Amino acid sequence: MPELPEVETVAASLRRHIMGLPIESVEVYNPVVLEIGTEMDFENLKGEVISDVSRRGKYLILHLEKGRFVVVHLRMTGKMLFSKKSEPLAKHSHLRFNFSDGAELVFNDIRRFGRLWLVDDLSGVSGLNKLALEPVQAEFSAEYWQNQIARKKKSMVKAALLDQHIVAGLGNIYADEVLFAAKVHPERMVSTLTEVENQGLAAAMTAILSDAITKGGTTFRDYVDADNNKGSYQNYLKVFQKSGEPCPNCGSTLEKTKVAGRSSIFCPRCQVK
DNA sequence: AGCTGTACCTGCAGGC
DNA sequence: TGCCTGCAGGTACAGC
Repeated sequence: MPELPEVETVAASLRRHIMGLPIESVEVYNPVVLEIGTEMDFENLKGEVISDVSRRGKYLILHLEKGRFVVVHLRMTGKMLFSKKSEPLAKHSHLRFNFSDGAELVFNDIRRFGRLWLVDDLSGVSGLNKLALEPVQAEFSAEYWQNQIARKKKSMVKAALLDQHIVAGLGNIYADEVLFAAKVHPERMVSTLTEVENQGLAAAMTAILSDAITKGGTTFRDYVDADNNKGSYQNYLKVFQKSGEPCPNCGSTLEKTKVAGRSSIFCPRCQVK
């Protein structure tokens, strides 16, 4: 499940491979993944050059030399797979960029939740245009987090962490890890959080996302980077998907609950309700 | 306006 | 064995 560290890792691997490469052709196999831009608009990218690759929140941004952007959101099972030569098309491949040196970049997504946009301006990408700051940005702070949650008085803290308009980049895996690190129960109402707890949460968001980036993200089931490499942060997870196992801090049995429609794993003793 | 619940989609685990 | 059900989760949106 690609969250900020996974998308950052994909962006880094793509940056190594596709920058400066002219697009020879684009093949669209499943137009349903195109959110903005028609099949023909994407096919007409022939001759364009990808001049940079960046990331904002969980959105991957391919910069075209002439000023347009191809934006990709991998959602749950999306992959961007690079290969130096043309490969037989894998199942669930929805779009392919062929480059003039014979390399290819395939958008593959088992569950077809992932989306692509071809836009002149990033403000045209729904979701991307309303993102909050990311915990890995220099401007992010405990004060920023506190101001953001002041607008979400009736929310549980887990829901706030997952809301990309409050703080950008966290998904279910890292939200659970952040709550455990900050010793805060996922069902706490944000209005009851103390200043110390908010500082702990903000610090944990920055530390955990940064650490996960250096470890190439988390591969729980499907995630791989553009070189088909798995991440390694799954070896460092403390609570995600570990319901019934002992808490790494105190040994109590980790429990599972549902918050904002998402499973949440927590330690009933360490995480204050 | 701000919240909750659901749709989207496929693969897989667990029950019988 | 094989079918059926439920669950996994990021985002948008319907409905309260």
